[in-house]
Amino acid sequence: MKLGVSPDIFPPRSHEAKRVSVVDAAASVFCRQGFAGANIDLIAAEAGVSRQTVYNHHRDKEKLFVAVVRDLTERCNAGIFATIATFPDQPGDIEADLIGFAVRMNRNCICNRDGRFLRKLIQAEGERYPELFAEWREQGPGRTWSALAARFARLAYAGHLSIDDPDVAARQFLALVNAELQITFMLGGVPTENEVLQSATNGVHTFLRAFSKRPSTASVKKQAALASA
Amino acid sequence: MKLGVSPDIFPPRSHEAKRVSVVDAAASVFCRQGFAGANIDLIAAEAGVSRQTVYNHHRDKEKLFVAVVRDLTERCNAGIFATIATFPDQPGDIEADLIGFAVRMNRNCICNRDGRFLRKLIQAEGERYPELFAEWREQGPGRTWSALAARFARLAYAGHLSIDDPDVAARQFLALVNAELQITFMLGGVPTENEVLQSATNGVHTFLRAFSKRPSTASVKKQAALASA
DNA sequence: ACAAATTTAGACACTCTTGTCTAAATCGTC
DNA sequence: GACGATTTAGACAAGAGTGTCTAAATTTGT
Repeated sequence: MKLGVSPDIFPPRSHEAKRVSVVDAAASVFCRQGFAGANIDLIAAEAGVSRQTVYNHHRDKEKLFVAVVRDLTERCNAGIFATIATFPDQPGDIEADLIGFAVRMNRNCICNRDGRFLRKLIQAEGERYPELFAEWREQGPGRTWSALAARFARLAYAGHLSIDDPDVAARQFLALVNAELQITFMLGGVPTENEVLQSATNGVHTFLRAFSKRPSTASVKKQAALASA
Repeated sequence: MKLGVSPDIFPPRSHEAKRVSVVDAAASVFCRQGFAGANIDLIAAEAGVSRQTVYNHHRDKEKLFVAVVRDLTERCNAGIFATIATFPDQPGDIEADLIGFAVRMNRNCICNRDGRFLRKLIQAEGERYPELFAEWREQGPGRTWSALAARFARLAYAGHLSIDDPDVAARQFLALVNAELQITFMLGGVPTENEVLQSATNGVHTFLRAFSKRPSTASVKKQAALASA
């Protein structure tokens, strides 16, 4: 067999494409079997390369693992910030808009392949690579919460919500819209589209019961403070 | 101390005591290293018994693992239901009482040794033992949520809260009071007493903003509509 | 088409782990 | 103190996995 006449196999892939194949396959195997249980032969087989190629690209199992986590972290963060960019700054129907945002967040960042894999690796191996996951913590949740808090602060400032502490509100928003998916996430499952929508709907409903603009001593004081500033 | 002639070592332990030692040590090692990475020699050493004793009590590694999970599940469930029994049915200061309940729940069931270990094992190995963890899901979260929902329903019926769906409210209560501890839990850490209190305080505060008895849902919706207009 | 770089299959040494086995030591109980 | 049950240390076989090495095949760039 000289040319791409390979009967029913995939056509040959470039150097870089193989690197990606290996990291992707490794992510899958590390997630299913854990670091200790992951088998380099299996990773190579799932990536469709020889074992030596795995060792050529990544010196050893540990460096491969680190590459996998960095890769997943980067892609997940990109997805999260792309989704935060769709936050409804000037909502028409604030309830519907926040539900839509929550569903996007779930679908594109938390329930997708990268999100599930990264979460699993953090849970399973987080304690063994403190510096690696500390880095993730700063770049990921840390910045996510800040960015989200800023958006909620803007909504509050524009008079759509009544929020004392935007950072707390941002974390509670995420907790509420995921409240009904926790167990599924814990067991590594993928919630259905309907479950995601249901949880987001219930969560946003409660969030707005707590934070929609309404007369209260706190908000009155805040407005007075803003007015006098 | 009648029999304790052992010079500076712990006194000899009974057959049953060794069984417990082994299961406890196994829980710790399985959590730190994962199932595949766990080493029977290490478990035996941490339990202070010989390796053969481990094999005498539990036929093999897999049966030992199952014994560990069943043990943790049982103890955790006992703790959870004992704590739910302290739910404030006739609250004096409902905010303070719910915060107290949330802190007890966290300290006695979620952050303690058994809770952390069980959570970790579920996350890491849940997919590999579907029937084992399906059992946990029914006996644990399933019954926890029902029991908690019943308590919230009673509070609502007694006029202390305004709740549409007690099941949803129960899940959201747990999500809110844990909102600020998620990342610590994910990385396997133990939040400080202060962090637990802070998260519970913020969570209960928001929960009560959403669910405390107030004029009527209709007027709130009206205000929300006005605010978004 | 040719040269350099990459990939492949396979063999290999080495380490680690599981689970078994044995004989001696220790324990619980009478 | 003596007996049966349990525990212990250690050796052991069998298997699996990592990481290296080599020579041949393939791909890529020019």
